[in-house]
Amino acid sequence: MSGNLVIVESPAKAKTIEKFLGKDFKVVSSFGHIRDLSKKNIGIDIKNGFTPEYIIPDEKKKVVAGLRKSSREVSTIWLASDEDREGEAIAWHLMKVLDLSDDVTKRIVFHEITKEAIEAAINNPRSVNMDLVNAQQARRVLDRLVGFEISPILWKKVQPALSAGRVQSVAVRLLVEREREIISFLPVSSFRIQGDFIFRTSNGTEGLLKAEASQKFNDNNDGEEFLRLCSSALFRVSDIVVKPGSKSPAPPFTTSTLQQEAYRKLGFPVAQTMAVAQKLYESGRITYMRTDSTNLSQMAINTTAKLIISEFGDKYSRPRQYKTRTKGAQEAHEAIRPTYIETSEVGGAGNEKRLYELIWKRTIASQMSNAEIERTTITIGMSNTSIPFLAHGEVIKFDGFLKVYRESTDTNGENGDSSLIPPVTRGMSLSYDMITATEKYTTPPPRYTEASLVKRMEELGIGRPSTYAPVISTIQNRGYVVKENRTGEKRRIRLIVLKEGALKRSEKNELFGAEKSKLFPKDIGIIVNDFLVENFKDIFDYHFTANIEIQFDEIADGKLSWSDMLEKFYEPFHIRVTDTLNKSERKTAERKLGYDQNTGKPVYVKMGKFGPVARLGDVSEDEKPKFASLLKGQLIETITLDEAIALFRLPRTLGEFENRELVVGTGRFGPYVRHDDKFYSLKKDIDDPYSITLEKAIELVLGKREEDKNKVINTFGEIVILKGRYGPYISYRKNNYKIPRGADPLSLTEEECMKIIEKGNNKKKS
DNA sequence: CAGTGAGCGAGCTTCCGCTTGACTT
Repeated sequence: MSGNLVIVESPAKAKTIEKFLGKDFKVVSSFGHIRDLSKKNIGIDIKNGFTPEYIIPDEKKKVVAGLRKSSREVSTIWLASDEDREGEAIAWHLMKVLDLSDDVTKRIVFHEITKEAIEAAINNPRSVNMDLVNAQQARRVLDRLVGFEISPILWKKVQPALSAGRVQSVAVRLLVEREREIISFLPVSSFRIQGDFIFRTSNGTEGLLKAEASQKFNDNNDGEEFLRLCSSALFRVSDIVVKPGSKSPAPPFTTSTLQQEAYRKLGFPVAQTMAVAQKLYESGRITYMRTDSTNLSQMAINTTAKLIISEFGDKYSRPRQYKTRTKGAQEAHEAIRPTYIETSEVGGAGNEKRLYELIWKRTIASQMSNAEIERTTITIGMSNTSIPFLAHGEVIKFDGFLKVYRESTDTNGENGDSSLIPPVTRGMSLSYDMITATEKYTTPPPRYTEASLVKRMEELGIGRPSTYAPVISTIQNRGYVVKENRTGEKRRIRLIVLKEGALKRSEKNELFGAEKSKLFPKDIGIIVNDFLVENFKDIFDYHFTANIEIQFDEIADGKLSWSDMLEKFYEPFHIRVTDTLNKSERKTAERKLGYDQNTGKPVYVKMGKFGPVARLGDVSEDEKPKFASLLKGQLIETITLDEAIALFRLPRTLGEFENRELVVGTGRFGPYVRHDDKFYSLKKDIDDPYSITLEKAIELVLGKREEDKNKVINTFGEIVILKGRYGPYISYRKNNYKIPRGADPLSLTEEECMKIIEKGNNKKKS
């Protein structure tokens, strides 16, 4: 028998590699891992040295059957899974499952998909590294032990179907702790002094120089006093300092930095970034999108340099290789870059074009020269105080990489990038046009976005490129956190303006605390987090992963036995598990807020069976206590007595309309008006259920009726054909049915509708 | 879809990492 079979992890990779290798090589893919721990009995024989019980998941059976068949047809099998812990384990599982002997099996690795790299790999085969495989098994088993022993505690002590894990629980913890920092943050205000100064050059041209006092003032009296000094001071340019500086480009994209920039520049949620990148990868446009490496292949560096020189000139080219600094990086792949750097644009959907352009620019910029800049600081001295005004300016002397790409930051800086330096000279005297003291409040630390959370996780070494997006989804799906917008609140800020020698005080409104697409912890996330940190402090510590990674590395180096390592971890861990199960009470986070003045009854909030609720009255009394769900955005931790009491004012009857009651309440989908058994949602941010009037409610009912009229395309008794968000559909006895493509909703007959309905019902059953 | 909060109990839920479809909306 002759012939060669190469097995890689990804089918797109298989296709590319097949082109580089000759006819004697068939290249196939394992689609990632082919085996996993059984879900029965935790999938580990704990008493027998943590022996894993591996099974082939149903969705992988077809893949494995195909691989088995192919492997029987050749004489040599090349295991070309990635060069990292997981890849080594995949290679080992393949040997086991396909029953491959050592003498027909060769393990090869390459970090880049180039002909040279692959040929070099083929010429340097090795055997499977069992130490590395064992490090992976330790990782896998530990994650299973943590996840499958702790999650059931949550089902018992908190709520069913919850989950805990080494990675997801720390992600939630980051959000909960940040939220608490924000809750306890006390804004402090100070007065910032900004001045507009007029200068006149020797040839008579006038201009404006904006500057800020080098000191802030704690209260308005101090600020006012300073402005009085300003009103009688002589101003003079006392110093001009010019400092050269340079800016270097950011390294090429990794998964994490791509997610961050795609969020900041294109507004993509991390899952969308990965879906679009996957498309680009599959169509051969970019290299692999799940990577922690900033490395570029030599070929990519060379062709990029060529392109930069021909496009922008020699001065702009500066080839460089970036070191990956990320904790725990395994660098099995290249950085994310265009496959063909010469291609600056691709076809396809708009999002693909935009993401590709981002990747292209970032890659090009990473190989370009630094930008040379000049930072100028102008000091304006005052004759009657030592506190100067300062003006900063930045001039780009050579744009370098900035010609194509500028990295965004999470904070929308208000200090504009570059400002022209006015032509002032040292010693020049100035007069003020206007000087303003403005009250500024300090701001709490920012809430996380999906992308900034990924960044933080990467810094802590928690999670891998392939799991960032899924973890972000999991913590939202479990209800631990929610991504949403918040309208801010208004506050008054004070101003003092000096103009033409006169001081004028005033106030104005400022919006603060508005959030867009930020992650907020929900009550259940807070409760679970507190429970986990209380009972498993060391495991959900931010540094737990980093610490065990050191041990995994020792296993990989053959210095530590993986079962010994697990033994050491498991013994105290399991004792904690049983203790926690035996000891702790159910966790409901109940808080007594005080008493309702009208009824004299106590008011509580807690996590109920169906979510956070407020309770009025004690359970033991003759009367049943009243319950009311908390509103969106309210937390058990922060709700006040007054807010909780307000919840019991709903539902309330507004009056009658068309001889039926109009009731306003709040339900699962927010505030609503009920009339004649029909529900009408209150308009967001316009009406609120506590203050809405009968007139406004009637308006809402009539408005909705009008809207619904426009939605109806046709009706046959109970069958109604409607216009919906996803196109026309049939509504029949409270069920909706999709109209098949091609059918004209206007000309559908009653029989045709019935057919669609029956078909839909059959589908549901099966 | 707009409610629910008595209590019991069977049977289910769950992890992290590696990879893509096959689904429906």
